[in-house]
Amino acid sequence: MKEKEQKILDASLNLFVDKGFHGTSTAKIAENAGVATGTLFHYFKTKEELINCLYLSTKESMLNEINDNYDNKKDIKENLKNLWLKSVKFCTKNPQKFQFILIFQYSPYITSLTKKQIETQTECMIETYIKGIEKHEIKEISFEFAMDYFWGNITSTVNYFRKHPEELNEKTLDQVFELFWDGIST
Amino acid sequence: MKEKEQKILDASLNLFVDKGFHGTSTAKIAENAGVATGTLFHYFKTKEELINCLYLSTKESMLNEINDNYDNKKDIKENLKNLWLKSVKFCTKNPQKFQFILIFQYSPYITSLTKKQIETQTECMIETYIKGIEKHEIKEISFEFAMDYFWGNITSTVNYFRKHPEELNEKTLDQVFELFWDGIST
DNA sequence: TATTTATTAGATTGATTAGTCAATTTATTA
DNA sequence: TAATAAATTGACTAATCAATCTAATAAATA
Repeated sequence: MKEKEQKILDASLNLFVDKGFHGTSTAKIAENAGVATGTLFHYFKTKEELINCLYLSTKESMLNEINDNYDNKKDIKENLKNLWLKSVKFCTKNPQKFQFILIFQYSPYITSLTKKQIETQTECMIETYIKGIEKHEIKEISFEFAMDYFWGNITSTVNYFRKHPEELNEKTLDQVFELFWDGIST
Repeated sequence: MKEKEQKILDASLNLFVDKGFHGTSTAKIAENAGVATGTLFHYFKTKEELINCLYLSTKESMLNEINDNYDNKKDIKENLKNLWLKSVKFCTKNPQKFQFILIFQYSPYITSLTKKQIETQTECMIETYIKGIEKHEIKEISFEFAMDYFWGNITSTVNYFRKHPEELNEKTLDQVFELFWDGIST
């Protein structure tokens, strides 16, 4: 009955975002999931393993959405804009998942998962980056920095829209993307 | 003997960054500070108060350094570059403080301190922003978004240099600032 | 000097925690 | 159907936690 595993993950996401990792007891997670504590530890050996599993599944759901509808025949700016828009939209539509990724990323006590695994990149992004460099349309920066710049921009953009939801419309999104593009383009 | 208070704050900073808020017990803080637990609770009524005090003192030390040597007679780009450089340098020179500000900012269980208080801005930044808008040198965006864009850029820049310390030199800093400037300037 | 006040100590407390375990139910297979 | 395996339960435990309390000491004041 894998549905219980999913219910545990769902309950965890909401509790971790509201109360933090250590502020959320395994007993509370089990209660919210409608499950006994023993069941929780049947599916996840430790609390830490649960947190890591939740991170991986959350990241996966985000990447799946971002990779969707990618068309490598379009030009570089359009491809990048689509990746950027899909990222912003995923994060604003899934505030809990977005917040969880943030707190996980900066959380000091999740050491078991290698930091490498945390880096979020997709084939589409690598392809767009390489083409952008080849055609001299984006600045000559390393892929690693381009990624940090991209996610840093997504984070601050989404954080801004979270504080000012009335600004979230196509026109503002276009403006903010132009700001990002003006930075990274040659 | 206010030195004990400072020792408690110092020990807290290191432990919180290494082990997280809940991963760090008050007993451990007292031990690392060379102080009894009773002393800790003499200076800080609760653990939460200690965390908030540490955040305020950490933020203050950062803002002091950023505001230093500000010269409003220089032109906008130069002023902004100085603010940007001083921010990046403070964060790379004080990785513990930088990391603490990050984990505090995204921490869900610190609710007592209003979110407004968290926003980091200085007189210099407001002045530079206003002049930039007036002279049409920076794009017509709100101050709030400009701030989010600024700190998002600092964060991704410092995170990048943390992973690639060999890249931390004046030339790269100039390049990365140009990327930031190209985004925000008209 | 005598008295009060601030500081420091650490053992103690009651609550909470992650994780266990033996017992029971449900699903699978032979 | 019978036997085995997997899933589920929740009471339980040993450890750990933030915070308290009493007592002792140092500093300030009169």
